[in-house]
Amino acid sequence: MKLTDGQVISERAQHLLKALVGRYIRDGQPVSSRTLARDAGLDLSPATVRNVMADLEDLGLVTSPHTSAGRVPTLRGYRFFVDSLLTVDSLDSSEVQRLKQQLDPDQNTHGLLETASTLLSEVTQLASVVMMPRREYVTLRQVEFLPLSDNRVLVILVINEREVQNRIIHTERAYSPAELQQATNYLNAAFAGLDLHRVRERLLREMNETRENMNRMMLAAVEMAEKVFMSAPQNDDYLMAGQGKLLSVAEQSDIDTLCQLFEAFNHKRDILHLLDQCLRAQGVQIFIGQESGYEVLKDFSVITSPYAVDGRVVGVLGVIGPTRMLYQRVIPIVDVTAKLLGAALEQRH
Amino acid sequence: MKLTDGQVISERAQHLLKALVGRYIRDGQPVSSRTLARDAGLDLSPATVRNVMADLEDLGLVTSPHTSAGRVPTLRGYRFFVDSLLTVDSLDSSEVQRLKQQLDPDQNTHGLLETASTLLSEVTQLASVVMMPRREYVTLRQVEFLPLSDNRVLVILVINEREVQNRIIHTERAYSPAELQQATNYLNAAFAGLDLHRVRERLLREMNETRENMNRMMLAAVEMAEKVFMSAPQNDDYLMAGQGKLLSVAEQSDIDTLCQLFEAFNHKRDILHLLDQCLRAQGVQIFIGQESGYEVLKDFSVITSPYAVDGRVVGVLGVIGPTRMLYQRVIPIVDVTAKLLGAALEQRH
DNA sequence: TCTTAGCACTCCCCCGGTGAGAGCGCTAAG
DNA sequence: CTTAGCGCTCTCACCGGGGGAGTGCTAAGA
Repeated sequence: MKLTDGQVISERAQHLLKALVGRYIRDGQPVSSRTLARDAGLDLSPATVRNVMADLEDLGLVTSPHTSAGRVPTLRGYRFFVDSLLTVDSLDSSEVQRLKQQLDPDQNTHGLLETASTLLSEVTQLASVVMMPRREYVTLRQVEFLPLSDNRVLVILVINEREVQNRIIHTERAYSPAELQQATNYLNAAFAGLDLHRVRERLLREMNETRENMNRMMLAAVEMAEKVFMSAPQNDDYLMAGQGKLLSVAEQSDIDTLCQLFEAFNHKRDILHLLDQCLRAQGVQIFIGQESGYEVLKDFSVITSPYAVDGRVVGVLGVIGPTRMLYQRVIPIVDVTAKLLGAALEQRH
Repeated sequence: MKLTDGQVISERAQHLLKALVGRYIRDGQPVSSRTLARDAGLDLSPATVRNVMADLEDLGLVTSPHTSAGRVPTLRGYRFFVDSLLTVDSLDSSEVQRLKQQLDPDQNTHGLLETASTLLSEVTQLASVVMMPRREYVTLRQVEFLPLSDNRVLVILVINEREVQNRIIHTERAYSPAELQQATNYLNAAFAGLDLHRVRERLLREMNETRENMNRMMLAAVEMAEKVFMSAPQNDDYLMAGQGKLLSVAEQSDIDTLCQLFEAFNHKRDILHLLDQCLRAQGVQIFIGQESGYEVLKDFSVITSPYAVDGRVVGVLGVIGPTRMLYQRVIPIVDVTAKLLGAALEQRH
């Protein structure tokens, strides 16, 4: 077995490293050679273990906080652990069933994502994030206009077969219900089934030709639809759950670290950026400590997985927890949840 | 000036208590007689202040953590402070304007509540809660059915003039678009403008008479509408923002207290119960420490205000923060935000 | 009678020292 | 190559003392 830089690492050393990481994840304290010797089940003396540890330390896989303390995995140690040593427990099928059951596809998207998020944080006992799904191809299914007072119109759009969105637009003059009905009929007849881009194009063209007043409003409606679905706000958002879980594992000292992290959760920007990157990757991604590149996540690990509908990745979900988390358990949970969420979204086509 | 139990408290003692609470809120440390003498601007010697403090301690308004420490307000001290001593700064009108501007009434309810929540936590630098508004009188404005695959129908309801809700219902058999259109037309013609209860009654009656199959579905739709708007889920929920703010003020030791609080935020039950109580009260309510009756809120204060639409209270919002919060600032903010939120919701009639 | 200076007392907190214990590295023998 | 033994280092918990902040009390002054 080789490390990334070509260094070799013996079978036994790997076994010990695995035991060490496991143990450290369990109790969060430096692991002594004695406990490790007992733990590993290799029938070695502490002295031998110490020798191996010295080697691992040279390779940069473990360190000791001070001369007479046990060893602690380094970032690199964790990395090697998850890359080469980890044996992920595949999830109990009853557990999968339970998750699947909870992710009832017959609720609106927001609710579905919310349950996914709470489930994820409940099951992993970590903080969870679920990105809103992007909707790259938006086809209009139905439009509805409802007049309100003061030149305002409530626009209801049904898109992508079952997503409903509504917003209020201001118009230059008051439209009568009959006019609105006419616009509705026209739009539904002419454009249902088309994607929004095309709808817009055609509307613009027609407006230039006929200069019809009414079309202004329809255009406004379509523009609004575009704004809602295509541009920034679309997957510029995510849900979170179980932030409090991070508190319970936090050591005394790093409350200010945690405080910064919570701020980051509020501002959303950094977190979103990270999630965005994961959109491009496929399968579970693991960021350990500063690997994510964000200062606030220095002492945390992030495990993400994209979720897909009809084979197309539409979003990302994941968990955030301390570096010493139960990777072998969390990884399959994130993986399965992503798949189940994708499936639930898919079922609704 | 009398206390609740009839004890009198001199003008000077009040002034000193006010100064003490103010000072303690500022720096969170026991206030010594010397600093208080300087702070109060009464030109008294520390010794005199000490005498007064002894009296206040007898009255249970202050304590000292140990013999040679300064004084700290007790729960009762805080209570007296907010009841009788507090002079609330009325909010700067430009600040009010800024809040008003942010609470754009032309977004959906959820978005409006969300901005209210973030605003509240931003401005107060505390955690904020905003309860979902209850909708006691639900009038149907428009119904729309859209067929999906597998005997499922997407139901869109416009109620109360501008609230849009959608859900999927399962039907016993597949309905054709024409049938659904017919149902839509019928429902809209017959029931638009009626409240849901009446709609339901009439539908039931008709169904008994005609045994018409179609009505089954309509009834299901109305039932779903009732479920969405009338029963448990309706104001069984709230939004939060700025939980992280609580971290920054937390002293080292009480992270587990905070942890429990975060758990409570997740479970929602206790918090909701508290908010529910505030629905019945009118105007700003203040719970100091254990006054709220919830163990998890022992070390926190809660300031709430109901918000009303057309003179009818529909929800509650508020903030949660450390007992030593800037009451004179937070109280008017909560008050104004509640009024502005109510106004914003009102504008949309 | 109220205020205040003075004084003794209490308690916290910081500091340095100390001793026990954990755990390592090294060495030398098996 | 493994391991027992040994010395070494570092942490941590404990202890005792000194400084300091701030109080309560008392007695004198306004």
